[in-house]
Amino acid sequence: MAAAAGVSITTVSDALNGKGRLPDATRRHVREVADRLGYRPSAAARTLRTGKSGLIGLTVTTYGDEPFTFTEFAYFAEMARAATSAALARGYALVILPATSRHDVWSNVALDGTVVIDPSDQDPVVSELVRQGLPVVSDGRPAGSLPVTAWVDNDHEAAVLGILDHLADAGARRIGLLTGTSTDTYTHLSTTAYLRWCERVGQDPVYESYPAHDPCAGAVAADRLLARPDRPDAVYGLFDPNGTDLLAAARRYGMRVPEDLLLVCCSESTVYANTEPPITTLSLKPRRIGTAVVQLLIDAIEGVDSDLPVEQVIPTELIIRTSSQRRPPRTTVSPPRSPEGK
Amino acid sequence: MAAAAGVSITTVSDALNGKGRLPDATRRHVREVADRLGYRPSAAARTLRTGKSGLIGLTVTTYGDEPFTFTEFAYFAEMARAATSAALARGYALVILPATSRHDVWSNVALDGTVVIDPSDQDPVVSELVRQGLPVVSDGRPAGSLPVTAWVDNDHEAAVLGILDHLADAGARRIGLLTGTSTDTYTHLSTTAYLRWCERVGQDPVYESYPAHDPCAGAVAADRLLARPDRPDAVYGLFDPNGTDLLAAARRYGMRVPEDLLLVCCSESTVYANTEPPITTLSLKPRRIGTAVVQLLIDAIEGVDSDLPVEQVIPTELIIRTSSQRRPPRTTVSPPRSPEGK
DNA sequence: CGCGTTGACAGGCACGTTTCTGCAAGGTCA
DNA sequence: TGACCTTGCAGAAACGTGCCTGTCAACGCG
Repeated sequence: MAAAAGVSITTVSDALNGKGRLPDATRRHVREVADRLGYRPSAAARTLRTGKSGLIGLTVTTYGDEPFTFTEFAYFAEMARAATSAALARGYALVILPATSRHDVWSNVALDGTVVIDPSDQDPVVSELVRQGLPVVSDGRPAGSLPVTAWVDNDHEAAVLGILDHLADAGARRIGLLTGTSTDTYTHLSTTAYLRWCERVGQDPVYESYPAHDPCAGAVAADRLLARPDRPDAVYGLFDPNGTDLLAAARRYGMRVPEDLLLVCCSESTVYANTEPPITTLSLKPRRIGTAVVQLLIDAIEGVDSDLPVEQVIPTELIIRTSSQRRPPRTTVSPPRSPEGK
Repeated sequence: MAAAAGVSITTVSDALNGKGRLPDATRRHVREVADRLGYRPSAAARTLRTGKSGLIGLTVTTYGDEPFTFTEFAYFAEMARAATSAALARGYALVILPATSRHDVWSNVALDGTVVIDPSDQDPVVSELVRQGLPVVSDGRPAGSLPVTAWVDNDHEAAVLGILDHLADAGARRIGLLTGTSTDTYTHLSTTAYLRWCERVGQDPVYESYPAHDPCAGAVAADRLLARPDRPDAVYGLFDPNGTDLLAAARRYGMRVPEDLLLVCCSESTVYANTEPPITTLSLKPRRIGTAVVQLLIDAIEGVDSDLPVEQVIPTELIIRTSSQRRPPRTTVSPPRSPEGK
């Protein structure tokens, strides 16, 4: 390449990177020759020399040998989408790396930093990364004393309390919860918030748990919840498919929604705008989380003394639809789906 | 590191990579010291030396400035999940790279090969990659004469014809199509297959198109389709949300499903197992496609003279539910969701 | 005319591997 | 006892950048 342009390697490097003091004529000449030859500087060599690869790890939890769980599809897809976009805008690319990934793969890719989704307490991957001096930003408040560089999360407790109040306002007497058996922070915080709310208002807790990563178990758990002797007249489901699951269970027991059963579930899916009836959902705003996580990470990588807090709480959004309102605004003809959630 | 173990650089390399002729004692010693120091060989240096990075690009189309479109969520998520898993099993990691990505990002990451999803005709990114001598495997039959190394696709024509026959068998007299305005291969092949089928059986085509990347347009198009004077008595929707969209539209016009309207849509979502009524869906088997694409790509990277064909057609699966059967198997109490689609 | 200054490049080292070659010590065998 | 092979390792050359230093000519200036 240098030979083809009749200049030295230094001149090529300077010309392409806009450094050094070269006349514009030389710069143009070098770039022209580079274009003609289809020359691309070696990313590996650049990484070796500069110590920066422009790559960010996106660590997802695994269930079985597959990355990320089925129920988190929509959330993860949106979050990853926003994260990819945000990273790209700043010149970085994302590498998907499952948490239980083989050691050789992890050490075989040069990362500038990593985003971890819902790290478990004392996550060995995170400790290893931190020990290497890499910045780590987590989606979800890190459990225990995990030494992450920064984190972003929703205020899950406030969200659950808000939903329970909303349901109580709509006339619910006994609110049930469909929750998970796993010990991640989201499930844990949401469930304890529910239990505390029950204690405060003097209601006996009515809840069923199931392994959230099993796509079939949700329907069974929804059925169990409505089959109980102390059947609730309102239910909040923590996971994405709970809406359709609970709706189907309600139909099986002849319960009308929202007349006999008020329904809310946590979901990023737009299908709930068009179900019969439309279901009120809680959005965790994965787009904002994905963007925020990446911004914090890149700031840390580039040593920007960001004036943003290293702990960011993203507000949730309750999208109120017919299923949680005792007097639905329109019962006859509803207009085509309104443009919500972008 | 070499100094710490009291041996030469060569010995360290050989010991860690299992090469050279070293006694087991030396190997163990070197590995022990490496563990103690937390030493990790530099991925950048290895890549520079060997020319292999262990990274595979996953190119997704973009709409606006966000990677992959909303309607393809479930398909993409499943496909990416399987691809990630398959790549990892062979020691590779995936890098998400949107097609319209900035040039500097593309050239800044050392890829061993790339998976492209639905490349457009004369895709500049693909041409560039092929020119660099990188293997490129596409998900979706490449349009035009795109010089990909291999490709994997469904037989979309056969799938559409199968669905139309299925609907006709169920008693449909006039089958409508909900399709897209974009020019990608999937939309194009499916639509022409529909038109050819109509011609063959002597039915006037009844279809509506909409920009599939717009999450709101689908509901409007579904409404348009059922508002036509030549209203169809069965509809196939090409995109994931069409099922709920069409169901909602049918309710607005007082049509019962499946009595007045038979419904099928192409989707990977399990929500259609629990809608009222459950909707027949066509699965494109993204898991199998994602796995196949990665296997073919890694075979090409590693120079394996694979005896697999470089063109693979993955069969689709029609999951028949109530919405496309004139006599639904059970109309009263249905059991909790059956475990389908894994 | 000598001297400092500036522009325009070339030389060369370092990044951390992998790998080829080299080389000494020790053993085998005629 | 030398020729020859095996074992166990060390030396050194790349890989392609980025960057620091060096060189040489031109130029302004007192």
